[in-house]
Amino acid sequence: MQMTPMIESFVFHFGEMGSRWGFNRTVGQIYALLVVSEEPICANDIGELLGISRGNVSMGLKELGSWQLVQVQHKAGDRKEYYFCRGTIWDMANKVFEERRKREMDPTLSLLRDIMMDEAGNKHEAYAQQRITEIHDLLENITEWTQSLQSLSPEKLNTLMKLGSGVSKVLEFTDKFRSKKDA
Amino acid sequence: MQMTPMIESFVFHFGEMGSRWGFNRTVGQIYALLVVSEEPICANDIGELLGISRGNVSMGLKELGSWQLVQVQHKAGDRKEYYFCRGTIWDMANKVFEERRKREMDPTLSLLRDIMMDEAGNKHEAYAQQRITEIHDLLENITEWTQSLQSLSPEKLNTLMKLGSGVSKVLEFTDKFRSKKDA
DNA sequence: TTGAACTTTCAGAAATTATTGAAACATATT
DNA sequence: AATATGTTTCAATAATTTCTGAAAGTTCAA
Repeated sequence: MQMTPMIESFVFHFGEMGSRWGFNRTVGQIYALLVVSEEPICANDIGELLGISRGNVSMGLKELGSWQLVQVQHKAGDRKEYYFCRGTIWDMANKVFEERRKREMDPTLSLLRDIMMDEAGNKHEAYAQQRITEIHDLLENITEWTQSLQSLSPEKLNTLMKLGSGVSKVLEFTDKFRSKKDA
Repeated sequence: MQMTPMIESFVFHFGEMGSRWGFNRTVGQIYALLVVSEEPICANDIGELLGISRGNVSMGLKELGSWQLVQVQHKAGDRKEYYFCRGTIWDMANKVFEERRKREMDPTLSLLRDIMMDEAGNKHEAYAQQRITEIHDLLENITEWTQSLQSLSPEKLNTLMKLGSGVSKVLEFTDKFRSKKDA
């Protein structure tokens, strides 16, 4: 593995985007590096290629490991651990979604639920509670929906995505079908 | 508007989550405050209620304004500007998605496209380019899809979300319908 | 059991990001 | 034109996050 300008720009960009996507720069860089590398790479080489400290590499790999995005391999007669990124691109996307849900949705949903259980003390609180309930319901819907989408096969998801806003037509059709059956 | 414990916990939580959702603490707090307030609030009061500086309030409101999430109102015989949060909860969710797309997807897609245009210099680069193309295609699909979903009416979106993974059944059905028509 | 080869941890340093508050700016009123 | 009432900007400061590197930990072969 050598850092050509092409690979560098990809890796560094992924590092920069990392913070927007919910992981730090180092994690982003390491992940990007492993994605484009055909060969597993050892922690030392990762640090060298990226110009970061050994400790930082270790922490980054630990995090990626906890997300099950990298795997370790051993080579005969070598005690080093060689890292590579496992799984398809869908796996990665799924992990990113899942992690974000954990950090962005779950704590909020939990708090909103608590607030909804409270007794409103006055008019203002009653209004606030109503708006909070709206937010809660929306977030819960989105969460459940994305979760159910994640359980679909990549093929199904692809079909669905290709459909785009055409899904609207399918829905109308379903509506008609349903009301006919009910009648 | 008074800060009861209920409202405080909501507002402060929204502030904490802000950084995860792509805005800073102050922006999150101001937005949360305005969401649960029936009455428009002036900048001074916002600063006082949240315990933050006047300058910080101004910057937060500016950002929320640029996202078209808050609006200004004037009261007769009063030169202060009163802020309130306009739009439904869907509008907010849409804005959040849009902003995130701009910051998280667009720059990456643009870089990936550039890389895809490059000529691979060797075997490694060819492999890297292939993986990068996979990522690009996935991100582009997701981006286009979420965009088309955003153009649907809240009602349609709700139907779709209620369907959950049941959408899978509808797809199968549509497939059959299509192949019959083609035959 | 020792030591070589490697990994992990974590306190302090560096870098980044958010916040304050005083000065500049804007606008309506007298 | 002077003043009163508001808003915005931005340099300095504070808070937070990330990174380093030396020390501690782990594992294995001899």
